[in-house]
Amino acid sequence: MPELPEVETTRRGIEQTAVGARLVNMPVRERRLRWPIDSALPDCILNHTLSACRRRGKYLLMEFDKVGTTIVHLGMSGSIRNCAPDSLWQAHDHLQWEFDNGSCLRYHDPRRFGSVVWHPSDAGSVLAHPRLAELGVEPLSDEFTVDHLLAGVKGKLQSIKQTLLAGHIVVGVGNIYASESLFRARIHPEMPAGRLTRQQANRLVPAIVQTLNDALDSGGSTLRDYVNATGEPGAYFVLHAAVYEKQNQPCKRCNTKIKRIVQGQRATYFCPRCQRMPRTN
DNA sequence: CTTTAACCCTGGAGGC
DNA sequence: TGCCTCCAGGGTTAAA
Repeated sequence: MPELPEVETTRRGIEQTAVGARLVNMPVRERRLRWPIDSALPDCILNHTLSACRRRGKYLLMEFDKVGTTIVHLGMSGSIRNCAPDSLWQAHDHLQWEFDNGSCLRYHDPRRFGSVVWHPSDAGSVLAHPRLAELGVEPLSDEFTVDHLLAGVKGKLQSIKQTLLAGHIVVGVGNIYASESLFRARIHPEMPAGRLTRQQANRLVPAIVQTLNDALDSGGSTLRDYVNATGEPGAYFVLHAAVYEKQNQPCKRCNTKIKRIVQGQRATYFCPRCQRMPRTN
């Protein structure tokens, strides 16, 4: 569910509702996430002000004045919603942050692949944290250029799809976006990344940027209040998907049947006619 | 160094 | 109805 646009929408929601407010309570009902939540975390940040909520890739960085940053990941099934502090706890609601302005953020994650990790400011820059240090550039920043992409894929034998997914060159290209972006750029997902031509890179960079921006825009219109949402989020992008989960359906460009393959235990969707394999000369 | 695959966990869908 | 298998948008880790 949470890909970069959902994470960014969540970040904006937190920014609007809780940044500038002081944390007054932080009940944790389930510590067993991807990594166990530090039982000392609430005491570290209680009575401190949430000074900023930033995003790095799919990580949310909640900065508490002076003391440090909680690094939050939503995993595969996580979400953060605004709710009344005393509202009924549903199954898989694991913790909440309660602020002195009355806002309350509740973390919900059925699969518990997400994480809430504490990084005290005396441990140095949060960007040097092992989880963040190896991440590629932000796709919606001016660091994401054709030259950066070409330098990153140089010599790589791994497929372009798995290379994008790995996040070491550019972050935020999840499994859906990888298929959608490669379709837009008309690049075969199994093509070795190192064989990407400049012409293909010239198509791929804007394809990724546009795919993410489209999702963010539709998220902005239908999920403007993602953090406040009571309904079911997450389906908005799939509605616009050209290839994702469209196997055996006609390609919208050429009517050829969309194919589903598996790469690195993840599904990939593509049009075998629009997205040709490179010549193997 | 690179790449692969097992694994963390729950829930929903579909077959029988 | 139940029971089984497979699948899921992410990321880490050990092993080859």
